[in-house]
Amino acid sequence: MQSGQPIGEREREILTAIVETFITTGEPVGSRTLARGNREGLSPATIRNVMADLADAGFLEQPHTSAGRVPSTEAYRYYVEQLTGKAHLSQEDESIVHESLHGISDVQEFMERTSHVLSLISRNVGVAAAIRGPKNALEHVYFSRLGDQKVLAVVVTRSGLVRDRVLRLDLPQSDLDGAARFINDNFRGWTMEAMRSELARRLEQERSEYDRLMTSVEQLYRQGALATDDSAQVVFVEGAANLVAGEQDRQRLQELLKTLEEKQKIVDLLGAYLDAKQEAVRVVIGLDEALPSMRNFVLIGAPARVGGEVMGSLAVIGPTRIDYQHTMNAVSYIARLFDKILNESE
Amino acid sequence: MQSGQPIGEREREILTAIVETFITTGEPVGSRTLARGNREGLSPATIRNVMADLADAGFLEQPHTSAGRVPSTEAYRYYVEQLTGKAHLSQEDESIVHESLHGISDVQEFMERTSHVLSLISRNVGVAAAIRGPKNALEHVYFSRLGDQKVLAVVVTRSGLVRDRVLRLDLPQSDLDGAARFINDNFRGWTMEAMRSELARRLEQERSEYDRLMTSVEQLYRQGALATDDSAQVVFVEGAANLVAGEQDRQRLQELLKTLEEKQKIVDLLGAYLDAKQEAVRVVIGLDEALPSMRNFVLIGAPARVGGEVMGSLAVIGPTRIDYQHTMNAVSYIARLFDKILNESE
DNA sequence: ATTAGCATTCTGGTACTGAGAGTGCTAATG
DNA sequence: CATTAGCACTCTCAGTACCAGAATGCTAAT
Repeated sequence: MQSGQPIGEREREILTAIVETFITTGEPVGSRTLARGNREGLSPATIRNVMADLADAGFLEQPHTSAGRVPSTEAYRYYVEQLTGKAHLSQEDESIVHESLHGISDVQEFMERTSHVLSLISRNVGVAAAIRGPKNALEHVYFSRLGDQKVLAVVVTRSGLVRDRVLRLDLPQSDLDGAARFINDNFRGWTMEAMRSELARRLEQERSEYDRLMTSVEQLYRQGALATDDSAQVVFVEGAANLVAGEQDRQRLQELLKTLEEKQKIVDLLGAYLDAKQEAVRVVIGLDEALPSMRNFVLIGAPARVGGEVMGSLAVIGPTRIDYQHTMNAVSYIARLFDKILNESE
Repeated sequence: MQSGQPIGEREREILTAIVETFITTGEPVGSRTLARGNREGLSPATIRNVMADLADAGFLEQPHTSAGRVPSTEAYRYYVEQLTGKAHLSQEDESIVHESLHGISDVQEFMERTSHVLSLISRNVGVAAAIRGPKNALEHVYFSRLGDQKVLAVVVTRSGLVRDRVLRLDLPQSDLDGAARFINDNFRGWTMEAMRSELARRLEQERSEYDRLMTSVEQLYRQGALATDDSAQVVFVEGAANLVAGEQDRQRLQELLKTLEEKQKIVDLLGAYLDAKQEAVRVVIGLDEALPSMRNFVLIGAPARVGGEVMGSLAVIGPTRIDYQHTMNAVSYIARLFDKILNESE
């Protein structure tokens, strides 16, 4: 169970070989097949011995006595760790990416296409989310009377994300304009969070005085015109259909798809595992801690930055039996591209 | 193959019974099972005769010689036609609906939740789309300078739908304000279509004269600030996971899911089969004409109106083996609710 | 016009078998 | 002493055979 001493060179090589052939074939791998593909002619018997050791160390599992071995979660972790960060994206993949993403300057649009591109080139589930949380800086707000009792509130953040809502509220346009001007003048550049709390403070303070302006502002505030809830998070999940081929158990497949439809859970997942500080691609093996239905699934993701500031996250979700190097390359490539494309126009 | 004379009472009853038991059991239905559930004690033999006739008329199919009969596409059409429009939604379903939709005044939000609710109570795929086409009336536009070379364009239509894009454009805010004022003053209330063509005409006409205002407008127009393409249609598709249980063939399941991910196809589907004129719920049986992957699937949908004006469409997509009455009730109920909820606040 | 009876057809599940692949252990080997 | 050959044993998987069960279609009886 415990890994004990750091495994030696021979073990390392064999473990890697096992993981790789299992990833490509999907079948439990036996000593004979392994011996065949092995450059230094080790006999099956030797390999068997090594495999037994690896099994003891908790890196391999056996579906049943006379089957080959299957890599454990630990094995994948180890495998990924010793992966050289080499290799670029294939020419073909690169052109797919560029074709899809070229000339975009809209974060949201970028995310939408990215999720699609990621699902395409990884043949798994592509995920892309833009942060629209309380940390965003306010650019400005618009309010507009729509009908008799409806007001459209549009909040634009500095990063170019737009959040619009229709509120049930009856205020004349002039009041709305006043309120918008007040907020824009006072709070442009503030984080949504800071803006909200400062606003709340002021409203509290001046609540006794009658003031037409502040009353309008208060009503808008109350109705959630400035809400920063992530209920409407911008998250795109694509390629769920790709899981059909990989998952045998229908019950599990259904749960999986259901989970992917719950956008909030995906947002949480990204939030839990991808932190702003990390530089490069992160591989999380074993998502079942966060999402029970995602046993045997991994997340390969990276933060999406523009000039140092985190704007969201990109990721691929797939079974443990995924092409790690390729997927990592893809994610990292697109993450860099994100910075480049959205930066050049600032 | 051809239906010939309108089938008689006895045939009708038996056909209905076959369709209903097949819908609930999913197994080909045989004469014996049918005879058992039959109130007027008809013997299996008699039923067999009738079934043979129905098969000749093209209403029934036989998977193989010694299996029961399965309803054909024609049979479902006939079945749905003779369905009495009776029956309300169950108490339980009604409360699910109300819980989810109460107090919403935002069309987009309504559509999002509706697709979810429909998928929940139909246990199939729920679809809801808001029209954002060229027919929409313009409410107003905003332009806002974001960075050095970026402009945020927000177009609001009368129905409260918002379309925002970030453009790569370098204009000072004052020019943007001028352009916005120009468009709002001249085109408020026009359809997007009319506005675009009139604008194009004017730009053409005045192209020779140097005019700072019109130059800004032209640039914005060129960059697609006022685009009405339906590439960014607002369509929500939920409950795809529900199909896993129903579809045995994995190959087909995968195609199905893939199709549902292509939102454009879904928009087209709704456009092709749900027209603005129809009053109530429409049931389309056999979607394979439009979408080959949707063989054996049906669409149960209705237009979503507010005070007579069509704002979008609601639908459920599911296998032919679906609970028609129940689903029709649900769709129709929510369509009416849509009108009621969004109307009351106008 | 119905229905009972019956030979016939087809599926689906169970049981059995043998080939194939893999393991673990022991003894031989360089 | 590390490696390997040999071997007995285990387990899966594909193929086959077989039988029960369900339906059918037809003919003859009611």
